[in-house]
Amino acid sequence: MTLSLAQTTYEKMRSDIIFGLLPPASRLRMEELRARYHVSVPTLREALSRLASEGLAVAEDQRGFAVAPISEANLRELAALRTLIELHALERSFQVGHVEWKSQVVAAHHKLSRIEQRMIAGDPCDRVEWKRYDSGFHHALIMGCGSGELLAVHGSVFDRYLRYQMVYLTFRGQIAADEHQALLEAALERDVARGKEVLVRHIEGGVAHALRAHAAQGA
Amino acid sequence: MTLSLAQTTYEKMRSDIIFGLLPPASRLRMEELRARYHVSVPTLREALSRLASEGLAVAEDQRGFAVAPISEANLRELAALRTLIELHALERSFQVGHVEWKSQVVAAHHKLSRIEQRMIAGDPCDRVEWKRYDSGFHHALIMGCGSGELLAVHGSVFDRYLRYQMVYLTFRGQIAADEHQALLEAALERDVARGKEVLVRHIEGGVAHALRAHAAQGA
DNA sequence: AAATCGCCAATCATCCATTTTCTGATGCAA
DNA sequence: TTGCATCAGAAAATGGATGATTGGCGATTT
Repeated sequence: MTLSLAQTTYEKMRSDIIFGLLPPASRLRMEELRARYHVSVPTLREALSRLASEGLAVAEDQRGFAVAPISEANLRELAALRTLIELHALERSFQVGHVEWKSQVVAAHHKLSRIEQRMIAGDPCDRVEWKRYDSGFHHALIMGCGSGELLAVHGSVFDRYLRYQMVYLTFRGQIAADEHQALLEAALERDVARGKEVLVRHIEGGVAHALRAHAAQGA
Repeated sequence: MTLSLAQTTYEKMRSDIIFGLLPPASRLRMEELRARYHVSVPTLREALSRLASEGLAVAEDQRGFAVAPISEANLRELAALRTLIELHALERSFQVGHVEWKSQVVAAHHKLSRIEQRMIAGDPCDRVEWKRYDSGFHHALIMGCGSGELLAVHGSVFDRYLRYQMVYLTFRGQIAADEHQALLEAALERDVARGKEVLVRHIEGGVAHALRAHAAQGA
């Protein structure tokens, strides 16, 4: 399994945008990117056009590419969309998820929980690692929904939402950990109403947290 | 405003896939595409990778690209996703859409209605034209929702759903026209419940129609 | 202040090297 | 003779380099 250079470059750039290494709205000059990722211009264009179609970059006509800008309005739109999609997928998943689905949820929560405890204790863990486990847990919760298309759309929206959490460096510590715990319990009991309620609170809390950080940085 | 060659090639290929000119699951060989679209290989790769990230093509590792295959399961997934997103957007749009939104809905319906009448009468109109007006009307209905992200996701799902309608050559004639008329009236009265009810029936009818055509062709 | 000139960067093509995959022919065995 | 496995050649995809063209942006001039 040899994965293509364009593919790996795309994944690296995507990660760099989500984690803020390539700051929002910054211009993406071909020469700089060539030096940074050690690939040719056509390969760069291939990766960039994929990012643009995903909404993580924008193509400015005849002027190259830039990282997608961020705004409060866009964060609210993404959060609303994530809520819509994730609630629906969660309901389906709780209803039809098989036994092995539950064990995957338990496993994903265990990994997430361990790194959360370390972060709450003040250990400056790898944020990329934490993101992977947070994503992994939310993904596991809805994985039983039975629709690949639903999961794909969710993934795209989720990662763009996640970028706001990362650029604002928001980690809500114990509160988020408690909500994750509550989601785990709701999943094990297949309690759709409770799961939905906690998830809505979880997302709303994340948005409020990010907006406070935004206001603080803006001031 | 000179739009880039990669952009126009992408749009043309996207259209060719949706309308079945590039049949589902067919291999996309670079040399053939070069001859067909008169562009270079890197430009092709750029367009293809965008289509792949959108789900209209698939990248087979080290083996080039192919048009995304079709399946009954995928059609059902797309229809369910379209229903989820479009119902939500329709509700928001009916609730918060401004006055100019209504006039756009009326205008879009008028154009759609005229071509539908011609097709019912037996006039073999341009299918591309008809698709544009059908898309335009459904898009106009939800345009007032106020979320660009929601509209973008809807567009992606809608067009992939539309491909099934096009490859199966399904035109439901008077029934679809009546449902479009009912949607128009619901919009003008901002009747969310009625609009949702008609939209669900509209999508379910389209899926059933496509599946019947699928079964007939399979036999 | 507005228009123009020149520089820089993006777009896109052609050519080429490398690597992987597909195809078909050959040889061995049943 | 037929079926299957293996291997060699062909074909196709990947990715880099170079160069021509074009559009955008800033500085200078009127």
